[in-house]
Amino acid sequence: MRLTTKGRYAVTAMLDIALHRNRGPISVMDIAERQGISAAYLEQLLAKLKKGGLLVSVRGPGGGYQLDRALAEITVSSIITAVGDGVDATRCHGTGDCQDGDRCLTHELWSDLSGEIDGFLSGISLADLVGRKEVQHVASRQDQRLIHARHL
Amino acid sequence: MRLTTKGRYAVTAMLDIALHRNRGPISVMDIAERQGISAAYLEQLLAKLKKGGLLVSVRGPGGGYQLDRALAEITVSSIITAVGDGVDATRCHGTGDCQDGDRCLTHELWSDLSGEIDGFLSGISLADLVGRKEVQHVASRQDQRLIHARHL
DNA sequence: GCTATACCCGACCAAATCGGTCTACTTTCC
DNA sequence: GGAAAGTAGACCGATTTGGTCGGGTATAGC
Ligand code: FES
Ligand code: FES
Repeated sequence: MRLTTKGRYAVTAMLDIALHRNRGPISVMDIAERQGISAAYLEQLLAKLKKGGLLVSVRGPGGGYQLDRALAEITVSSIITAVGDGVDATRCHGTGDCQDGDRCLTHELWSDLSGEIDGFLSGISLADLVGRKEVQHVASRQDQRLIHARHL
Repeated sequence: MRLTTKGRYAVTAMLDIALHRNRGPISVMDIAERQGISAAYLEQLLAKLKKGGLLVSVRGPGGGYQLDRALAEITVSSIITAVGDGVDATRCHGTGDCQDGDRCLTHELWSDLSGEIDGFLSGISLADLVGRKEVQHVASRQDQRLIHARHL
């Protein structure tokens, strides 16, 4: 299993959109500035999330991205999967044949681990994250800083 | 967090040594053949495991590697850590400052995840793995195949 | 209908990492 | 002394990562 910045950025962006969902569509630039992510790079990730059915986009001025499901229905696991950072720790990708057709010594171990991780991440939805005090705190700090920066 | 073949190979090798621990020191070649891993590559991993205090080596003919602790004291987590595949899913590596000095939106999430994974892997020792029926089964198959191959 | 805003798309890229090889050396047993 | 092992390190090709660039296209608002 590998969890790279791709997955992290994707979750961060989704959470950002979730937190500002009452402001209408959120533009890539807004997210990029608030979260400190390259806008061009972020676009690619959002495209995948859209393809994965987690987001819808609105084009033209005032446009941006919006969630396509209820907060509680979007799990962290689904976000990471949609963006391509698989949650599979086995080498055989579940088929059980990484040692010329046969199961290797440690297959069971990695398979169990994958289940553990996926179970954990499936149990956390955007609704959960939005509700966390720490998250709300960080979010309001980010909002303030953005307003301040734009004032210059 | 990223779990690559480095960590997988390391655990596999340690388990192989554990399974054959009554035969005296195990040579790199033996492990490589049984597990289908490049011997030259495996050497690097065993060197790290030795540096990490999990193995001791015996030089000269008939030499090889042996475990330096009791089976129950060697956890999967410690093996993976020793070989360099960290189990840290955060971007800030625990310091909580990946957004120019401040904590990012998702720090808590990754931190929790890391804990979850580490907890799981810390709870599994070589003793546990050696005791699993599936593991013993695969091991005896590998032993048979090696004897057969060497007979040619 | 212009134009500014924004998403859309695909090519491209530098750096890092991965998995692995190769060579040369040392220690130890027989 | 020679063979069997571990030790050390440079080196390498392929892939992935994280990211840029440039040109699209849709659309709201004047
Ligand atoms: S990881 Fe599945 S068979 Fe080896
Ligand atoms: S991951 Fe720790 S602050 Fe962002």
